[in-house]
Amino acid sequence: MARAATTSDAFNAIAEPQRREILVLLRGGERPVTDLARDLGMTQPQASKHLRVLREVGLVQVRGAGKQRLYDLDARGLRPVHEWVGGFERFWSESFDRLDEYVQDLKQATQEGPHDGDDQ
Amino acid sequence: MARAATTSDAFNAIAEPQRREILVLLRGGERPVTDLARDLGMTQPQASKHLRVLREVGLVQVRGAGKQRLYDLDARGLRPVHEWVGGFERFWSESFDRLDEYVQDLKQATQEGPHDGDDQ
DNA sequence: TTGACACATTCCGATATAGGCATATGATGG
DNA sequence: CCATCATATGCCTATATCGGAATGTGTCAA
Repeated sequence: MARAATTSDAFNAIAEPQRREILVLLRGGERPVTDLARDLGMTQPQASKHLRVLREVGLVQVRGAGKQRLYDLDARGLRPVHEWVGGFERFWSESFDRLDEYVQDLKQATQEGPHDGDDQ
Repeated sequence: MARAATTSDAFNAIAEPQRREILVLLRGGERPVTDLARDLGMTQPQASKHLRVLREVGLVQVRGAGKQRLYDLDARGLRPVHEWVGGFERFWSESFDRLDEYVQDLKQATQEGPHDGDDQ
């Protein structure tokens, strides 16, 4: 099986950097597709596709305005994400104080060899 | 090109539901792979693979403990995610007050037909 | 109706993913 | 050194992307 469909939820939708950029732009107010595409340096079809995904997970809404279609942010779907991630807040604060972790970092790096095999 | 590698950043790493579950479990303290696999009803290789991704983006740390390898949460990488999503907080709060949006919802649903063609 | 403009969709190819299964690697105890 | 337990990796398949190019659909204006 491949990765969960990108259209499945907000978590997947915002995994895409370009979609995040679109959402950020939309904080400035509703905008037509071509505008977004131009501002983000992508083709119009690309923008349309990303917007479709965002619409399918409910992060944007569309409104027809003559020839254009104005996309508007609907951030409510981001709330659950914020809450989920927020559930870890106390843990990353913790990490700040604990030198522990830093020490273990070093110890491990030493154990596992000079140039860590952490990536790949 | 396919989607950005899952290993690229925290956003992608937490797009996977099972990885989110792993992170949640790890809030209870460090744990060996088999434990996690059992608790989440997945195979050991699956767990190892997910843990690898999480490690590559820095969301967990490993520590050898005899035969076992104890995985521990390192939530610092979630902070940027929390901040990014937090940048939309005022927008989902807004949506609460604005009846606007609700009205437009209805208007659109009416324009676009009785059973919305929003999905697919 | 026709043409122009804005946008959506489809088809294509390349890649990376998740899962299952088998197996390699690593450390421990005897 | 060998057997065993805990984990990591490799290989394979099916699928879901993302990007690009071409084309379809819808709306307006003359």
